[in-house]
Amino acid sequence: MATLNDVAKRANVSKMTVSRVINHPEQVTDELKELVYEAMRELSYRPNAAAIALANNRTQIIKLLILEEMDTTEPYYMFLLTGIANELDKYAYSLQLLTHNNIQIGDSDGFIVCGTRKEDEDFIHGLDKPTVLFGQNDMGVDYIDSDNEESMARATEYAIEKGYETVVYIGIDVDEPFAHSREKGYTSVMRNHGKETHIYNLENRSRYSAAFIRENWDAFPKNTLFLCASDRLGLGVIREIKEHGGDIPNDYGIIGHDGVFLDQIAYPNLTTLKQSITEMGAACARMVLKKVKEEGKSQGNQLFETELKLGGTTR
Amino acid sequence: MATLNDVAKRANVSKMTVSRVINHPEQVTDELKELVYEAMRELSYRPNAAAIALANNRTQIIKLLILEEMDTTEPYYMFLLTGIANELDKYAYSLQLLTHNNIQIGDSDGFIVCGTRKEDEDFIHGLDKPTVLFGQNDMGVDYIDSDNEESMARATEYAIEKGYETVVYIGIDVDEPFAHSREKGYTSVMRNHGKETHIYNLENRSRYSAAFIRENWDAFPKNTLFLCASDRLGLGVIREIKEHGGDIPNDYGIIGHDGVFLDQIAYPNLTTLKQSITEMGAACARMVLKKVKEEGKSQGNQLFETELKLGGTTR
DNA sequence: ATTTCAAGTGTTATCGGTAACAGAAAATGT
DNA sequence: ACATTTTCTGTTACCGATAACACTTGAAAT
Repeated sequence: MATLNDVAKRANVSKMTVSRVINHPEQVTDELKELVYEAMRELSYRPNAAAIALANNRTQIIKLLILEEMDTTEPYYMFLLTGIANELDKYAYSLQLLTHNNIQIGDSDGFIVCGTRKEDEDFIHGLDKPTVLFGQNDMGVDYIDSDNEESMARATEYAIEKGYETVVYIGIDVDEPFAHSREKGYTSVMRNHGKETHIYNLENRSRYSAAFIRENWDAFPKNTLFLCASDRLGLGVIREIKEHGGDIPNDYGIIGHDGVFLDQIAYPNLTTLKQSITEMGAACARMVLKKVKEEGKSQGNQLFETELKLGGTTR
Repeated sequence: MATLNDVAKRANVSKMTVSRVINHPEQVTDELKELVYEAMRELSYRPNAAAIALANNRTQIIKLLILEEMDTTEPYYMFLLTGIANELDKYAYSLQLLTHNNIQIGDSDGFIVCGTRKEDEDFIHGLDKPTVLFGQNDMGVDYIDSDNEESMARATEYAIEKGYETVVYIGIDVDEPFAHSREKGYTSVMRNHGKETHIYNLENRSRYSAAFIRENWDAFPKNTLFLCASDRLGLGVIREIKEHGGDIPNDYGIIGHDGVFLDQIAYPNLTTLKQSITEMGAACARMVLKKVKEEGKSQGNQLFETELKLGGTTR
């Protein structure tokens, strides 16, 4: 591996000039910059993360904390991780993954945290390094998330547009901002159309949404669409409607949310609001690195649009 | 953060002695060792990974390469990752994640590779650092995997024991060692019992196994168990049997393989062979670190038992 | 023409460890 | 008792980068 020194010799300058080209290019004349860039290219120079870390009193490590129990979650973390990891790579940063049962936090330059619940607030505020949350929150911590409200609003509009007379919302029964936002997206569009809202909140497992449909089957007229706050809930709904011989998508429609994996497992494939998880991961990484560089300065929030991915569960 | 120097001063010895206590304790008298240990405890000393890396010409980074397309795979990578990450953490190592579309490999001390196929052989052998594969292979590279053959053998025994007259094997249609091992586990037990084998290999997607059941529905007598090489295939089988009004688990049984997530999504819950993914991840990490320390010395293979996790799809 | 200053580049010390060598003390041999 | 080894600990240089400071040089100011 070529070092700064190698590049410096090749370009006939000092190490310091090369370092400056990398970190403070405005302090170097264009002429030298060109020489240095060329030398770097020729030697395919890659900075040594350990040396950077040592010199800067940093670690070049970002920790990802996953506070949720993973076997109860959708598998989207993998995509998130990919997004984060690829982005960190570009800046010679690497990742450490911590799960709820392994939080003996060593050293790092910053944190990305996901799966937070209200009760984690103290813990989050106790973190002594720049922190970014993946997931909407009202603890005043910078975050990245899908635009939950807009997303559900769009889906509701779509359902109405497609002529479903009744739109039932099946939410996730947790007192968290993301859940409220999704519900709000549904409610406001229904209200705009002068339609009655039907809201039910369940634990996020397909067996509960299936049970819910079973127990209330008679209450649902034909031409109803079930707007579910997760694909997992959507899956249970599909299953139970099929059990009753209901016609999907003509008499009953289903729209899920997440679009990571389960929507493809469903049959018919679930119409869903697909989140750009990998891009959001990259955004988390960029934000936390920016925050590290700016010594913890708040970066605000960033919302990503979802994509309405059509499957066989809507007309 | 306390440094080696701080510890040294506190214990009234030189940095070098402290370093020796950590890396070559046999070279230091017990008396001094005690002093140093005490100082380390008092200052709650944690070594600086960057400094170690720099001094040893290492990176303290292990790269995880995922060669598979992730949106077509089971979500178990997350568990694997957790296992790897937690283990690496203990030795001040961190992880970098590379996916097929991001293989511009920077520097690292070793590799863990998963999702390899036969055609990746050259690529794997081109890796210039200690490498461990997650997944059985016959390229002569050290690996960790479930004991696929024993696993399927046990499931086959179980099916027969439970009185299913016919046991049909639905495998994954790829020419890879893991697939052959699973099939072999099935075949040998069937042969031992003097039973006829029924083997079909399909692409690993639920829609294909569903289609397969549909097209051959009349060929399957009651009292048949479908032994599937993945839960994903199992899911399709369940779906289609229900579509035909078949009685699960009395007339038809299904056993899947993996036990990560999809088995819980299925209804009824799929009986499956649950892999210890997280422990295997930790084993990968341990093996690659050992290999790094021993300068690439081969470490052999390590097979993990699966657990037969009973669900509602078998008697 | 001389001083003043800013811009651009180089030199030195440093981050926190480790290996190689050096030196002192204790153990062994004669 | 003295030379020789062995055992243990300390000193020095170095890993690859960066910040702080020092030094040129040419342009602007007087």
